[in-house]
Amino acid sequence: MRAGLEHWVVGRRIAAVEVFGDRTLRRHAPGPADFIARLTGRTITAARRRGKFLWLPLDDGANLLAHLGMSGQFLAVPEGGKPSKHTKARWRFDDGGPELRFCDQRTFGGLALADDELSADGVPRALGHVAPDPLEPAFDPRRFAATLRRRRTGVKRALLDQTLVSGIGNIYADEALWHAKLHFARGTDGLRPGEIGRLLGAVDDVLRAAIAAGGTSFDALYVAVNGESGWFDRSLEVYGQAGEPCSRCGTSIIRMRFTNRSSYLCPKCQPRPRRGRW
DNA sequence: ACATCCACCTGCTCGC
DNA sequence: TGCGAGCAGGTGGATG
Repeated sequence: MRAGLEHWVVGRRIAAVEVFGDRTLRRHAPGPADFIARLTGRTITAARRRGKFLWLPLDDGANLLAHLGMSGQFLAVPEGGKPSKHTKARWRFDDGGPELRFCDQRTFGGLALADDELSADGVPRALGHVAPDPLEPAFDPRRFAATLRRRRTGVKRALLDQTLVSGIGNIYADEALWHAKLHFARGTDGLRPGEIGRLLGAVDDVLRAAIAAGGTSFDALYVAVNGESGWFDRSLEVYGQAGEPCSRCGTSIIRMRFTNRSSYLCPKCQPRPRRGRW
């Protein structure tokens, strides 16, 4: 999504902004009128992200922050069409080219405008609580390993905790744990250095492969800025694969309940710990 | 400070 | 066909 935004909107000057509904800007305290006024006339200078948060730096130093939540998407479409039911915001540009839309069915996504200075590692201060993701230079594997072993929780919870490491959600956590042959309930404090190394290697591989594939598109909600699907779903080893044979050992993949959601794993490759932490 | 739970939403699919 | 239950790729504020 970040790469798509870079391609479609960087370098363009915003001519008009519209906001639909009142949930999308719930994190923008000054409200929609302020949001619109401060974006109009600005040029987008870059497209950045940390984990699952995106931001578009503007030519006046402010940053348009975005999170897609569960069902948010940015789409570039020919200018002037009627916004669809779930369109929450739209930006038109003074070059008359494609407009940008933010669409969001479940409304867990959101937009905000931050005009304060970036923190030392180049991230808007509003995202200060979000840890570096494994693909950025600021990510420190040794520091992550040390923090992990100080925690008293299960390894999957830790992977999903964006204050520990960002960018990993339910799918990529399950995929990385399968690649590293770890059960999700393994306690973080009992992980051996080699296992943490394996896990980090797996996380890195999974994230890079998923990005290279354009993401994981189960349906039309999960598409790139140009509307195209990613194809990482064809590389999924466990997520959504209950009943399918494990590609390593042939054992049937199972689905388990895990904190009101699902975890998929191979019961043989990822043996349950004697004293697990969920 | 840390760990965990739950609310926040819409829409689709499934079983009865 | 209707209806309720369950489920969906996340986050952050409240509560232990």
